[in-house]
Amino acid sequence: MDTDSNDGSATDVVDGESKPDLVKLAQSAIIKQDVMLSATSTQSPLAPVSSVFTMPSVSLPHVSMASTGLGLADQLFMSVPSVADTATTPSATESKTDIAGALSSLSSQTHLLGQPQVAPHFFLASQPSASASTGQTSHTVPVQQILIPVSTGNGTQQFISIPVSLATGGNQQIQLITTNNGGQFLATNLSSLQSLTQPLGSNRDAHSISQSSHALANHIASLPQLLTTASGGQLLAVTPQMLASLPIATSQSSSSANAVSLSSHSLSHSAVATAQQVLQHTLSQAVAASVTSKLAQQAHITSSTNGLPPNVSQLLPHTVGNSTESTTVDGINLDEIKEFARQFKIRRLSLGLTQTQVGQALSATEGPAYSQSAICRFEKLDITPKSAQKIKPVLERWMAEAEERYKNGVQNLTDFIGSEPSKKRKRRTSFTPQALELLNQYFERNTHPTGTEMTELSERLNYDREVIRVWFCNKRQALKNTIKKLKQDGQ
DNA sequence: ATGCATGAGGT
DNA sequence: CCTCATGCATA
Repeated sequence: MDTDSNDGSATDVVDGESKPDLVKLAQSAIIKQDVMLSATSTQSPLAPVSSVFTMPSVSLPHVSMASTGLGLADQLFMSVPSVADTATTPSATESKTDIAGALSSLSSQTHLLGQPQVAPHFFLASQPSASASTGQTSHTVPVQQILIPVSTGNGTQQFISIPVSLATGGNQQIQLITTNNGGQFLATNLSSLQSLTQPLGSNRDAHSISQSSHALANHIASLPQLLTTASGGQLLAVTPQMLASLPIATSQSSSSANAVSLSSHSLSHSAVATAQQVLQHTLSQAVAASVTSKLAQQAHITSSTNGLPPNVSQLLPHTVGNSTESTTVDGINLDEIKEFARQFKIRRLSLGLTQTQVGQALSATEGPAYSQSAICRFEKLDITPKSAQKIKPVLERWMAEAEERYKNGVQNLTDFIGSEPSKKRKRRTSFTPQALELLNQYFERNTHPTGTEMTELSERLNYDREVIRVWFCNKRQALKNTIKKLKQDGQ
């Protein structure tokens, strides 16, 4: 609170002369060295039609469009149970997304694995004309559907809709994972969407709904896993038929997750195994093909006029971006790493693990360990190609093992040994906004202050000189990242 | 997810 | 002192 320095207005902007250009700075920084990786939408330029379920423009009856303007989800991923859910799991904490409440407000607040984030946008729509959907609903119940925007970008709005009845299976654990434009993953449970149906469409009493949902439990259990490919708006559905054939239906009440993992023992483990693999290789064309039809059966696909599923090949990611001249930096294939990073995230989420958990697990096993931060940065590719390449094999190996154990029903994917506190670290300095302002101003003008200048600054701001020095170091480092991102994005 | 800190290699 | 790769702590 010793804001002794300048009083309010005094924030005197030194602008008069400082007309620093970041651009210039940026350039020099780039030339200097490597380009930082940066993951971002793997947009495929010539993506043919990239429309799975297209819907020119929506006019939802009574649903307020939770228009967030920003990124509509451009990818959709639906998975049945995530490991970390039922009682059996020791660490089923963070990933637990319980948004029943939030969703009901239609403002759809979701959690990004523990942390509040921008929500994906789900809509609830009801079509008075019941008959439409596979005839399952002969009641008077208007068919309600959950609409999930699937793409963004080129003007067209794509949706995938799932009959609510299908989606609301009591406490079935169906998880929806989507990514927004930023590439962030958002997870939510489909079951919680049920709460949405009540207030909205609802001329129906909870009874009949639950009843039908009950009847449909089986179907739910075998709901396909939908995977999206990287390219925006494309949706890939993966449903090993075997999965469907598993007697998951028998699951009593809560643990469908168990049902799956358990069945790996008693029943065809190969089935589960396969499912897993498929998951890993989201690009398996064959599967995709067989699935599309399935999808059509189970989830009614809405489309304003023309509607049908385009040809699967179009949905496949790699068929598309040929133009993607593999970006290579320092002899490192960025695209490959980029792709791996993306897949890694998906796989991690599929196992229901958080970055933290992976980090801990990693430190338990042999070989290099990486922290949550590292994993986060890797997934975001907020690191240099060099380090990415270094980390990749580690994560790759670990993930393979984790998935292996998962298949075998092992829950302890993340057992780890506590580590010693080690040396005490200096407490993180927290700069005052004023200080930051000055520092930033200075930085814009000169990223490399001389020793004297730093001393001066430190005295003026009353911070340790070392702290100031480090600040500049970090600032430079950070700047590089941003620059690289921009460079790569725009590429 | 990020900001500041640390430590290893380099000049 | 710098850059880099990372991690701890935190917003």
